[in-house]
Amino acid sequence: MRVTIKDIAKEAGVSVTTVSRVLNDKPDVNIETKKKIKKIIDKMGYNPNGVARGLVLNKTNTIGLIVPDISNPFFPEVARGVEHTAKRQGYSVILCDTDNNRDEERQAINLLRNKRVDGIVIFLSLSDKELLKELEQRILPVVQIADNISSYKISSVSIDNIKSAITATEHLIQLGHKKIGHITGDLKTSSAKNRLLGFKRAILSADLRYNEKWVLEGDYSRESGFKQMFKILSLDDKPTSIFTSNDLMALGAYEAILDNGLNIPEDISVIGHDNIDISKLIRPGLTTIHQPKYSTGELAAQILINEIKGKTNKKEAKILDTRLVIRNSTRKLI
Amino acid sequence: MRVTIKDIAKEAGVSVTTVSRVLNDKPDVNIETKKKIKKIIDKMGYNPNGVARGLVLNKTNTIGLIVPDISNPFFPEVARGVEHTAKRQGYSVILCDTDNNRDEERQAINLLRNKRVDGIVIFLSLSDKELLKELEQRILPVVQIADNISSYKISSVSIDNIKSAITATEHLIQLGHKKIGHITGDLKTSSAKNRLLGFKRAILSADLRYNEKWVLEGDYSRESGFKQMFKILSLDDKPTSIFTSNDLMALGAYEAILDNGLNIPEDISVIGHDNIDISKLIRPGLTTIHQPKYSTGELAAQILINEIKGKTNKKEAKILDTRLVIRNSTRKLI
DNA sequence: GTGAAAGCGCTAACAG
DNA sequence: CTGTTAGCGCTTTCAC
Repeated sequence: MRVTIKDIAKEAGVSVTTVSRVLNDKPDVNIETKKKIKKIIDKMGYNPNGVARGLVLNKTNTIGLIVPDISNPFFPEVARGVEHTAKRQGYSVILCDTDNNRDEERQAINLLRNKRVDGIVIFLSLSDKELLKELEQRILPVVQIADNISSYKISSVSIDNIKSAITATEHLIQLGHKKIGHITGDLKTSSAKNRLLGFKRAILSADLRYNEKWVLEGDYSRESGFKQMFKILSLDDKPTSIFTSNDLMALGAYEAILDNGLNIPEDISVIGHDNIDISKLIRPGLTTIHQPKYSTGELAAQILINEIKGKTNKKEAKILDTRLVIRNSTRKLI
Repeated sequence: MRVTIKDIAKEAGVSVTTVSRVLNDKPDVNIETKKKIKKIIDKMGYNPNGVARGLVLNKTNTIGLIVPDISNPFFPEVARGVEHTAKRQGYSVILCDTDNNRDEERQAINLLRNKRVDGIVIFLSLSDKELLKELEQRILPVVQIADNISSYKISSVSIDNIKSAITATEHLIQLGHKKIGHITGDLKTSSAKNRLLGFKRAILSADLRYNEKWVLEGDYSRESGFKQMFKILSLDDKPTSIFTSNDLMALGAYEAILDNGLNIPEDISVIGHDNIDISKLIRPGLTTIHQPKYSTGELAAQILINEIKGKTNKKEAKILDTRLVIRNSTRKLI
């Protein structure tokens, strides 16, 4: 049998109340008894039962983190930010990987409710309006990491995808490119939609031609980047540069370009989005938009914990800054 | 106030026992009352309190996962394997990132004990014999993911690093290389030690010269790979091929080689270890040793859960197979 | 300063 | 088939 607070109390010849007091650093306990109890706790290797404590306190000091796929290079950094921040404030995190599956998301939420987590940080694979509605009604604090603000009743941390796409596209324009292509992400996601929107805007406001043949839909996978780039390169009238909606697709585009005997950036400039680790490791280094991942997790956790602690009632909708990272995959058109 | 089993019981006009019975699919409850209770549960949106259940059952259906750094490309896959397997068997996983810090490892274990997890999957950053000893003595089931078997009292899943290093080195030898270098990992880790051992063995049993100038210690970071490769390239008598103890250092070596105006694999063949995602994405694709990551996590979780469920008493020490993945960074010496 | 007692929400004998 | 009752290990009034 594991040693409980009762055993400590008996051994020390005091009541459990007193032991509980020293456990929680409460006042009103004689310094001597305190010392004695502490010694006994050490001696007996007592480890308080967090479950029992959770039951009476009605809080578990645990938060849930729901991500679509922890092995997608975007999420480990986010998770790390969440975990570090949580730990620093005394919270543990239960990780739920939903495999990009809507049902799994629902199950994860249910499970987490079951476990009585104090709050949830969630990244929805697709925006599931219904789920969001349900989440709004729960008493449970929730922070959404999202590509856009999908609800005013739930706090969120996100980036401005329209703006970042404009930045990326304008970089190409400033380099003198007039024929610019774009491979979008999965257009069911709002990030892809917004990046496309930003791309369009930048093209149009620079009075450039928006050529639909140069704009193809991918799905954020490397393979789709390869496939769509290949298509674009088969055109008689090719663009001189391409903006892919994420870095993974840029890698696919690299392949296609190289396979066509073309060079980066000599023949074609490529710019990605996200700045995943690989981007700086490949050759040529990929010019891209840096998206803060660690700080996203950090901030999401912080907002969540603030809500848990009741420090705030109002919902926050933080938009984190992105920035252009210029490497060697883009260059002046000559 | 949240709805409890009592509320359901009252509403249904039965005792909490009966409700508990239908909750847990126990027999001995009239089909009609069962239906009725289920309906009420739905209607009232009742969600059983896992904490209370955990207290009485003395099990939380939660396991802990301790990793040195979730953002290190090796671990997300492992974590995914653990999470998937755990979920499938009704367990949640609490993620602890120890930041490669020994103290944090101890704290994590303590925290997890506090939370009364049913077991722990742990990857120790360095082999901490003392900690392992302590772990052995606990009642808590533990599975270690390790580069070698560090304890016969704790189950483990690992790979045979000596063998995999031999495979890597022999690949180079078979390609006709006689001058082979090696950049080791942090030699405080047993994986690095064993890979070095394997390297030596392969070199020696092929009657090749083991040149100490070609064998430098790195620390598994890309930077160290760069630095040490640079040193090796400054030698008058350079090797024609290099085995780096992990892929990240191979990437650093790539840099150094390119910076020296040399080509891969024309001037120098490079082989890594681990087969992280990046390896197939860079150019030239990196020849490497594939280390099963997802299945490592999967297996570790499975062994742990078996121990938790008391299906087995004896400790398992599984060694997973590695395999050579040939890409374009190695070629026949001509 | 300290302790007795109630109760957090649930399960599991045991009795009927 | 169903209910009564006694905890699981802890915190927290309230009294002394």
